Amino acid sequence: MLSIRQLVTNERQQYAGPVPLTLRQRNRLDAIHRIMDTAMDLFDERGYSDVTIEEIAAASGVSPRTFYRYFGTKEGLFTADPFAAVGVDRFSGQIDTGDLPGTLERLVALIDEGPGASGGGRRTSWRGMRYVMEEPSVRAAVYGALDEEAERLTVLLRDAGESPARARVIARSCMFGAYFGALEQWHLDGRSRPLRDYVREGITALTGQTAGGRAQA
Amino acid sequence: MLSIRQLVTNERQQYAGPVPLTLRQRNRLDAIHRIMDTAMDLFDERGYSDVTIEEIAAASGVSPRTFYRYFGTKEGLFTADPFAAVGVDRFSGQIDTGDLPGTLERLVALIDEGPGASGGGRRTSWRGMRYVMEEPSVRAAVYGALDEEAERLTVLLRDAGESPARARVIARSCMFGAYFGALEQWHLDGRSRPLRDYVREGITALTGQTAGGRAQA
DNA sequence: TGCCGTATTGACAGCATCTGCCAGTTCCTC
DNA sequence: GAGGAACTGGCAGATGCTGTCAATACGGCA
Repeated sequence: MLSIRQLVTNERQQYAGPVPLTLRQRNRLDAIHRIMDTAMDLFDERGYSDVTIEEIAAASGVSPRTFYRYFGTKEGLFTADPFAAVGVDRFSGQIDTGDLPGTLERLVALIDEGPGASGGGRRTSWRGMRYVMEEPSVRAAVYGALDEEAERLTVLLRDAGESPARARVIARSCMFGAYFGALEQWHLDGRSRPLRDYVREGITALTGQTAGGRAQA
Repeated sequence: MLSIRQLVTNERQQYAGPVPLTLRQRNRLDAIHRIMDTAMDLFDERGYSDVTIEEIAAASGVSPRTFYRYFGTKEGLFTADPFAAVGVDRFSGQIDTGDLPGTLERLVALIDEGPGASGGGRRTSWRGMRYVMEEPSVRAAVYGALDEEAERLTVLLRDAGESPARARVIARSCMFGAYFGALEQWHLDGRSRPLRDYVREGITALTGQTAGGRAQA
């Protein structure tokens, strides 16, 4: 069974080329989106913790067992979607150990785009941002997802020549500091200024330099 | 009812001055340490997920209800202790926005000391490190604790003159990157080299400078 | 020392989350 | 169109976690 992340990635890639989904896959993807939308409706209406999975399943027309098969946990509603599936994998060519500010900015920009969403992928995920920020359990789950991405990024940085300790610290600072920290401030400020500005400001805070620099590996 | 963190802080402060604990507080603190030790024994023996709270409680001589009163959750065994209670509160005088590398290093050094453990506080917490690193749910809980500390640190940095975005990114990078990242690499390397070396190496990775500099606010 | 008010604990009931299992159904492939 | 695989739903059950309340142990005071 394809994971939600794989399904979404395939769906997104349809913008760029023909990656056809089977009927089964399309049905499941529809159900997934329906469940997520329904859940957000219920959350907005009565609050996150006062909505049970049983209710979400009933309102979405699936059995509770299916909900768990799809999302694993209640928090999976937030980590299964593109928001957390930042797709660090595509960074390998973007790392320049000689230009850390530039590298960081490019990485975060790529993360922000999501997994291949070049053609205006829907941003349903932003709807759940409120609960990511406000519900500790959801926040913890998202941190777990960021952690996995940071682990992948660590490997890439090591392959690019960084020492293990340096790679680990840079990767975590990128994901939790530059990315999530900027995201949170952006959210707190009412999402008025562009997210990119926050990222850039945060990166310069770390490096003490102005984030210019180009260079492509 | 005093929180575990408050109790431990009081206990630690006995090294510096007379902060007597009542019999009730001592009994509870004993029970807390007994439960934690017993739990680690069981975890080492059969693995984290295969040990139920009921078993921990029975082996520790308390009721399950008491376990929950003490720790809240199973993961609370790891976040209630000094490892996570890093005590960012004492940093206010340590921040120098003109010397970020030095500030970071001092902050992490203070965190590493724990809450007032100047007189050789016990480090029972290191015993649970393995599960912090290996069990996703424990890791997520510790991240939650780090998150709270990062929030406190953000406030301090803002008070010191940093912009909201910069303060947030620096605080998160400090806690998740410089601190936890270094801790993880140190653990992965068998805890041979001093932790401080990893922290210093990671900080220079972020700032691109050698971490020297003094200055006290 | 002995008593009383309060803090703390244990026991019970109950809800929600999450998993294993298996039968029935739908869809893909040949 | 037939066989096989993928998928769903329902059931039972374990575990995590919380509210409640009576019973007990402690601390303060006479």
